[in-house]
Amino acid sequence: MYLQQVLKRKITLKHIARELGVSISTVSKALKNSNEISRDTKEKVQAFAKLYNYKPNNIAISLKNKQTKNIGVIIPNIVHHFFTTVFRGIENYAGTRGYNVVVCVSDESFDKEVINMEMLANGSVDGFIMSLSAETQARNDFAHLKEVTEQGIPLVLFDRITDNIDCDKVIINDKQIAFKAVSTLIADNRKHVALITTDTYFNVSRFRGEGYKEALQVAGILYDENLILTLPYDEIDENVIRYFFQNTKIDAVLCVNEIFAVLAMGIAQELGHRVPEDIAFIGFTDGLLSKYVRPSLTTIAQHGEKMGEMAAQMLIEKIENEPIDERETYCTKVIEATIIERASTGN
Amino acid sequence: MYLQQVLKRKITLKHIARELGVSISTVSKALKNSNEISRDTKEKVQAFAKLYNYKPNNIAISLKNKQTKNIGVIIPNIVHHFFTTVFRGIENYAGTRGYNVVVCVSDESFDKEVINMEMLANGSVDGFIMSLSAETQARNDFAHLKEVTEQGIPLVLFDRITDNIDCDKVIINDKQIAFKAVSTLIADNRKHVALITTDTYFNVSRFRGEGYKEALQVAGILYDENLILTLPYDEIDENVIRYFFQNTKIDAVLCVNEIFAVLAMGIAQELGHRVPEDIAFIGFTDGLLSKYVRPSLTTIAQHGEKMGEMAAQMLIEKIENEPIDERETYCTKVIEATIIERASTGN
DNA sequence: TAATGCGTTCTCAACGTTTCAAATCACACT
DNA sequence: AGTGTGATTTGAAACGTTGAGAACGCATTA
Repeated sequence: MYLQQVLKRKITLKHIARELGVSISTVSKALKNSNEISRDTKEKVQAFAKLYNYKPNNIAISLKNKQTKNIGVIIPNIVHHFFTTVFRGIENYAGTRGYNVVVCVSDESFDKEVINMEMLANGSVDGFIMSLSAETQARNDFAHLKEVTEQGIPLVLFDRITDNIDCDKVIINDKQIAFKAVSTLIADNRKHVALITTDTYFNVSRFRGEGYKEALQVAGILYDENLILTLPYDEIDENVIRYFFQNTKIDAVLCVNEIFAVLAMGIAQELGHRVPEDIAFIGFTDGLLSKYVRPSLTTIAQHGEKMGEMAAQMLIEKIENEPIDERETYCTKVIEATIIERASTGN
Repeated sequence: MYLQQVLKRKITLKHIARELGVSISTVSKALKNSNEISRDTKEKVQAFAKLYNYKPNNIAISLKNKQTKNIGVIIPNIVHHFFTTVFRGIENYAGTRGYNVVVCVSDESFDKEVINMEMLANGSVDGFIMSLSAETQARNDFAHLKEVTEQGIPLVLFDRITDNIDCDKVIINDKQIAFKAVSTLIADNRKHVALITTDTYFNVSRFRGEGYKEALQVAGILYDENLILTLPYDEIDENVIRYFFQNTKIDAVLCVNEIFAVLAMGIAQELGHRVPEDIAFIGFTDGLLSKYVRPSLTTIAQHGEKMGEMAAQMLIEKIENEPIDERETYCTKVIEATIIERASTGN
């Protein structure tokens, strides 16, 4: 038998109204259970709507209400454990508040960030959550953010933030936790604590570096530039790391991310150092790597999911509680990072 | 000086029209450079629009055109390397075609999958790309997918697919590549190749298992149930793995994901086995783990990014080339997985 | 009888855009 | 002056929804 494929095209208020011989607004109100409408009519309309599986058109509602129930998220990279967990937090919280999440990836590029932002700023989303691309931070150009906030569109920055824009922010206590990590290493009787970091235009790297220095200072250990290794963000040359370990006396390392940590730990082991007996390692980001590498890596958990939730909550707050029109007030929330002790430290 | 914060509220065609004393449609046409409009007027309008940074309202355009330029992506989990790479492929390709991506995470839950889908199906997106949640696969209930396709909304399934729904699909050649991997192991003179897998309601696991079996068969090796270890998808008990290695003669292992592989490899090493001399390991998913673990893990790259691109391309194709109204035709694309040889195999 | 009130329904405008069809205008040609 | 032509501009409807206000029928009240 030849089965005609029936396309159940979306049904609208108008269809229902026509079919039932009532006006559109009657249908609209009946479906909202308005008590302007008689019981009879309501039942009739609701039954019909259910039968034909009526669902209101979100776009039309958005146009009418001037709000989309969409949140725009712009992050530098999605294939990255930290961002991914933050995203999960955002998506999760947003869902409970009835918001959808539109994600754009800037790919660490300034231009893409700007394009994505403009694309979404024209009515597609009610607000933004973002973390700055590397290039944006290097350039120090935030005109696109300024433009958005000036239009009254709420913005929440997280992790990679800037002081140049007035908006809500969520960060972790990078400096403090680095301080704590290094202090712990020193307390374990490590004398030569190295730092493996990235170029400092990431302000997070800078803060972590400050924590590192301060811990040395407090412990009365002289800061030694030779104990600092700065690596590019991508394209890492293992030989640089090898050279570093071969020519420097090191008994502990703090790394600003888990890749650096795992890589460095592997190389140190190859060179015959025992972990943690000879060298201890602490990384940032509690991802799969830290957990499954052998020995497992002591790491600083940034609680990305919590960060994402926090950011989403702050954003929705701003979206829904319209401008109290006085001078807008912004705040910066600090998520407390924690150290997860595993096998790469201790003594 | 007290600086009044000026909210540059979005400007519309109506504002421009009123300001310039022309009609709305004139403004609309002038901005589109229509040649119905005089050069004078066009210049005037365009200059004004530029000055006040006019940007058309996407929502209004969506309502008018009945298309949102949004793609809905529903995946089981975002904190997962494979899905993350697929997403990157989607986002990337979609961007080049002027589409935005709305992501929902089903969290392996059937209900969430349904809710997300319904939420987006009411006009928020022009089509869906999705990978089924574990629960959906276990239940074998696809009513929500059916409903969407019956409404004429294009759908592309990837990786975790089902035969019960007619739509475009993108998968990898799971069976073949597993066959190839195991054959390679056998060619390296491995006699006792184990398989570490998940419950088979993931059809991908099933296919991989079939490839495994077939390779044994072709090599004339008897299938031995004792060489199969089935682990739950989460909450893995390391002792189960330890027991497995202690009580079974094994000289090679194929794992259906990289976590299983890394975990198993670590435990095997602890038990005194050398990798790859005594036992070789091959995993699925070319993520950070495989790359950075020591010894680095030979793995099957699923080319998620390519898969995502493919899926996005197929979807946009369907979205833009309206129903040719004959019987709709669907296809299934197969992305070729490849084996990335690293240090955990060889002889 | 006329006024008031209530319950119910309808009309209309609005959100911001596009586009078809119609109107207006300037100008040239009979 | 009348007609035709082409260039330019405008009006109105439409997309699907909401909500304020008008209108209707009917019953109660003054």
